Amino acid sequence: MASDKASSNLLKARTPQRERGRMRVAALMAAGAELFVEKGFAGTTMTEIAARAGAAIGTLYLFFPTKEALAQAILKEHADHLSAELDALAERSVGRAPTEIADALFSVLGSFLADRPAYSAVLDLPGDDAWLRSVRARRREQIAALFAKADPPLPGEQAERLAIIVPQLMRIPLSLLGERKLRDGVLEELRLMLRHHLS
Amino acid sequence: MASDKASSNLLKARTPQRERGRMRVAALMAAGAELFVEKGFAGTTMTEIAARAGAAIGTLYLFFPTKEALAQAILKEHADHLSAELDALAERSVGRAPTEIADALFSVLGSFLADRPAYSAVLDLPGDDAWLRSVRARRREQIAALFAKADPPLPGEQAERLAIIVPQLMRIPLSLLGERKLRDGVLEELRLMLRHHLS
DNA sequence: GACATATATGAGGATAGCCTCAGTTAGGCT
DNA sequence: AGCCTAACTGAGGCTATCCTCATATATGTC
Repeated sequence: MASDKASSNLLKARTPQRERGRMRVAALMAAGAELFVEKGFAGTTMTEIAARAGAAIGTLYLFFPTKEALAQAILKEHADHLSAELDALAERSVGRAPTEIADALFSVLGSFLADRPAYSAVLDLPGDDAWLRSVRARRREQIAALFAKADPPLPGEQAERLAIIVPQLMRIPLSLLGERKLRDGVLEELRLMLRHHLS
Repeated sequence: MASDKASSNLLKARTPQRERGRMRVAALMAAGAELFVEKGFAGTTMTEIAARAGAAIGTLYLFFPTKEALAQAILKEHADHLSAELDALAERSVGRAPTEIADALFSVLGSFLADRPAYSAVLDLPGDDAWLRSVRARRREQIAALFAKADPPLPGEQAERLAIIVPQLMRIPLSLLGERKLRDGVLEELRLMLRHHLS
């Protein structure tokens, strides 16, 4: 084992070593996330991302070899965060009733999707990357497990269906950015729909 | 009124006059719709659209002055079609119960969205064109009116909320292209959810 | 046939965007 | 101070895409 530091250096991408680097990477990812939400992946230019982060274009490419790599890094961070929250929720909710779990899930997903709109923006990219599929699959499994371990447990097939449905439900109010009151009303209507359905 | 034919000729776009022209325009719009669904608006090139329609690039630009104009034409055709179907549904359903109306709406929207995936693909474009907003608003009003005229009528505010929710619900199963059985299950689950909610 | 108009073509101009690279600056370690 | 490496820079190469235009063919009318 001559070199013990090498590994994930495929010629160009660099992983931040010092504090300043880590801040820069964070700023670049934040700028990218904002712009992907505002103008879509294809509608956003790397130059614009660098500018919003207050960096030169070369710096952006120092840490992310590709526009796609940047999107992937953003999605990975958010997806890992959601996965952790779902794990925590799973612990909290063993043996709870399905309606209670549904409410808790509403709360977790609701604030997650509202705080991190880039998650949806990147997850919705056209094309079916293996990467995207695996992120979606993980989310599905975690949510399905939640319902399948409720008390009384939901049938496995229904749990799977709900694992697909609920995250999509939560995205509906997010499209109503300008109309706060209507957005809250829609969210409440959706919550009631699910409760009625699970009773 | 000297000229009774002029009007919408703004220097470049041409409206098909003969039968061959109409066929070409139809083929071009169909090709564009397919590709916008497969690869997104930004991911599709005008050259590719022309090629799939079996036309030269110049021919595409003969009828559509711009890529955006093509997308708008596609959306307009589909939106008009949906609007007509919703009008017909409105006539059929005066005085019906909300649950019945919901089922009928499921059926109309379900087959419309499945047959014309480009409608959603174009309607979801980022940016908020006045044009897109007006299409969305018209759909919302038509569906809200449906529920508001039910027997017993739903409160206006709830009708508006459902007008936003239901079309989004119907899009959920469409993302499950590969898994036919799951897709049907999800659709049925959604139908039941709405019925339970309206009972 | 002669004329007019709709339809068709595809090389190329103009522009924009991704990414490279040769070199510079900053920060820490001995 | 001297050195090493991370961090940084932005002009420009290369390619891809939108759209134009000068020209050619088909279709109809008299």
